[in-house]
Amino acid sequence: MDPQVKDKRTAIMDAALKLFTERGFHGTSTAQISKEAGVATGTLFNYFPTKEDLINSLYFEFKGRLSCNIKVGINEEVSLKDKLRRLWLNFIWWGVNNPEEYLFVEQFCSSPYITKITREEVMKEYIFFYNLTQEGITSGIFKHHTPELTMKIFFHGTKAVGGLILDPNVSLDTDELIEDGFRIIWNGLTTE
Amino acid sequence: MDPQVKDKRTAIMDAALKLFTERGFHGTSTAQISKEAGVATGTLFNYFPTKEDLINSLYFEFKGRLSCNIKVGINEEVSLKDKLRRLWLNFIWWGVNNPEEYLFVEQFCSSPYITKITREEVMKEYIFFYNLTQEGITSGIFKHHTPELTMKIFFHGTKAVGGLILDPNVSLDTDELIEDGFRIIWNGLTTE
DNA sequence: CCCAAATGACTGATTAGTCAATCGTTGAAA
DNA sequence: TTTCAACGATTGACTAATCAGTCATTTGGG
Repeated sequence: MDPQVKDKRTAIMDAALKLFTERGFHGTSTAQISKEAGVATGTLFNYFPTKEDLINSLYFEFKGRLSCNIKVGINEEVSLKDKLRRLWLNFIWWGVNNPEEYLFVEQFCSSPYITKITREEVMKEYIFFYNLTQEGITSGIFKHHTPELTMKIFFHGTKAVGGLILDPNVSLDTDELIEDGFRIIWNGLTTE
Repeated sequence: MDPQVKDKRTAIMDAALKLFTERGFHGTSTAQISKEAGVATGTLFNYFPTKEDLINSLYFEFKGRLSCNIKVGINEEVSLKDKLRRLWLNFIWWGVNNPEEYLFVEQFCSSPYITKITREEVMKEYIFFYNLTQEGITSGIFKHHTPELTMKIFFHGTKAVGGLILDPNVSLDTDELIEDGFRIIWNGLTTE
């Protein structure tokens, strides 16, 4: 009920997310996390046996949320372009509204920790989008590039736009950036 | 002469580069760097007063090399498209041929260390390209987007292609990837 | 012989993780 | 209603290992 008396496990995860994205995994000590969460050092290890377990728990938590959210409403669209626009919007808005969680997932993916868990767990999330891309290629909407290149360009496009929106040194209209960005990538992938 | 008897300062920087990109700044101890470089722990501190100095020295070294290399041959081209293609090629090939240095610069840019040195030092490097982008916009070659968005999309395009080339799980023709990638981005930024 | 370069044992601080002691809630007995 | 035993949740002082950085000593080329 009272947000102050929230679950300690949640408090630890919130504190860890904040500090990890701020200072990195190695740059954040378990003592700092405990202090930020307002619990004793021992409490952290009741919920997460090791620091690495904490990191992995955070990853699966946020990765799960991200996976759900980027698919919202896609099946309601009929054309491939609308489906991909929905994916584009979902992905960017997720990053903009949850910058710490988004940053954490990115940080985790390019860290040694990823090698310790099944990489397939991560990959199978993208199959959904891989199929979408391939649909565009075989149906002739996309130019005849490999799905890998098409996917990479698309996702790096979302990163480019998301990065601009979150950059405090840049103040441009958010909706316009998102729409312009999509048009650029879509045109690039389709027009000859 | 003999590569074994190379300058100790260089040996330390090489070792640090390797370990930093492998395990991150905090994840690498000065003792590990010294051992990898084949010198005593004290020697490292003869050349670099602190660990942070070592990191900053590495950054300025590689950033300088990168800045020089991506501009090679651009002024010899006449059309904007050829200049940008040259930039595209230079940037991707630098990343592919010097993955550790490239990764290090990226890692450094998105770390707290960057705040401790003049950020302008980094920014002024991009003015060159910013002007190139603006030239394309004012001359009507590029669509009327902000230079910021145009730049971001372009550089994220190079990252997308570079990432695919370096990904050991993907084996696609390098030259084709680079050319296809450029065509996608160029078409996206120019066609209506 | 000399002196800058190199060394590695050393220091105080900090790390991840432990564990015996304490806290606070609960349910049943008086 | 009051009391208290019981037990899981929480605590923080503690440890062994590791950290960045020091410095008296050794080394080796001119």
